[in-house]
Amino acid sequence: MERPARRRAPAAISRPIAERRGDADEPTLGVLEGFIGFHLRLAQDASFRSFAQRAGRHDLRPGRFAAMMIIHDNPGINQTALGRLIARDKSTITPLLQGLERQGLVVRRAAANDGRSFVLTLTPAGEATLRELLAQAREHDRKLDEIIGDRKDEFIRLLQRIVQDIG
Amino acid sequence: MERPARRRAPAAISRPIAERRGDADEPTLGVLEGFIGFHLRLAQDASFRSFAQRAGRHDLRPGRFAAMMIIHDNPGINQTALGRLIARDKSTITPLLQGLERQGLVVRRAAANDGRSFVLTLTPAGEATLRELLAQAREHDRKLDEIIGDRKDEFIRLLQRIVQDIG
DNA sequence: TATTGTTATACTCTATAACTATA
DNA sequence: TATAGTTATAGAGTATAACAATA
Repeated sequence: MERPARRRAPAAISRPIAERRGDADEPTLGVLEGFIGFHLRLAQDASFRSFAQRAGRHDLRPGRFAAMMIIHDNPGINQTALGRLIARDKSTITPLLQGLERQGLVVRRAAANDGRSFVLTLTPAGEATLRELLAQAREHDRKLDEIIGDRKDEFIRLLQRIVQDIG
Repeated sequence: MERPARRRAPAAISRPIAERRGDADEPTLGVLEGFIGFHLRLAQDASFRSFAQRAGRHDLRPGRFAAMMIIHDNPGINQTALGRLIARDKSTITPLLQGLERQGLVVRRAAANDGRSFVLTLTPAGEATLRELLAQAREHDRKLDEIIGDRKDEFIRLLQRIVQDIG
């Protein structure tokens, strides 16, 4: 018996899965399966969605939360430095802070020593909101901790190394 | 001598770094430092940027590349199944494929057995382009491999577990 | 009734460039 | 000249909902 003729895929990439498993089978990720970058993307996407869902009720998005957290930890920080910490351009920071200020969570005061920059602090309402958000974020990250298990430190170190070395 | 009075941060979160290290110091990530989700976000962002920069010359974006890769590995797949594999809604797939089709990289034929769906395949030009893109992607991922080292399999397994379990 | 794909629409996130004010 | 911040603008990427065609 002769197998039906099929188009051959270029050997340089990989043979189509259909040749090996039959057309009706589950689709496959193929080569992508071995790509760190691909899995990194999917994992971040899944984590983000889970976080956003939990946070939806509190108008919490990762960017807002991270900004508030950093202002809390670095009272008096300016916008450019904040942007550097979360790897975003200053033009991205402006509307983010405008939103937080409009909601009364953040105050921007003119810096005493530099007429160009603003000094950022959380208002008492901002601190209170941050406490709630942090509780949510901790729940989220506790779930990630459970998934990662006892290799958390190493896992984070690898992620940091990606940030530093991928440039 | 009396230390200057400072606003106390709520004990429930953490003390401002400025209290511990002085206002002039480098800003800190504080609590975020221990959050897997935060580092996941930064790492994916850095990886994405590096990939996009390398790819810019070839009009390669992660989404386009992943779609072509999957069509290559699963010739005859339809749009909905493709969307499932990369975790995107079908309405997101439509314009993506229209772009690839307009460039002559992908063909959509009516499915023989189902009048609703399209059968996706790469054109010869698409296969050729994919080969180039794959070379780029491999370089990118080789860099990630170097960074991650001999724990690659475990690292990918953890990322996959996040996707599966975070829900 | 359920599913495939398209369209209309809208929203979030982001950056570049040009600008003002200050250093 | 360089830096902090704003604004105008534009572009990727994404989803929801309503729809037509088909199963």
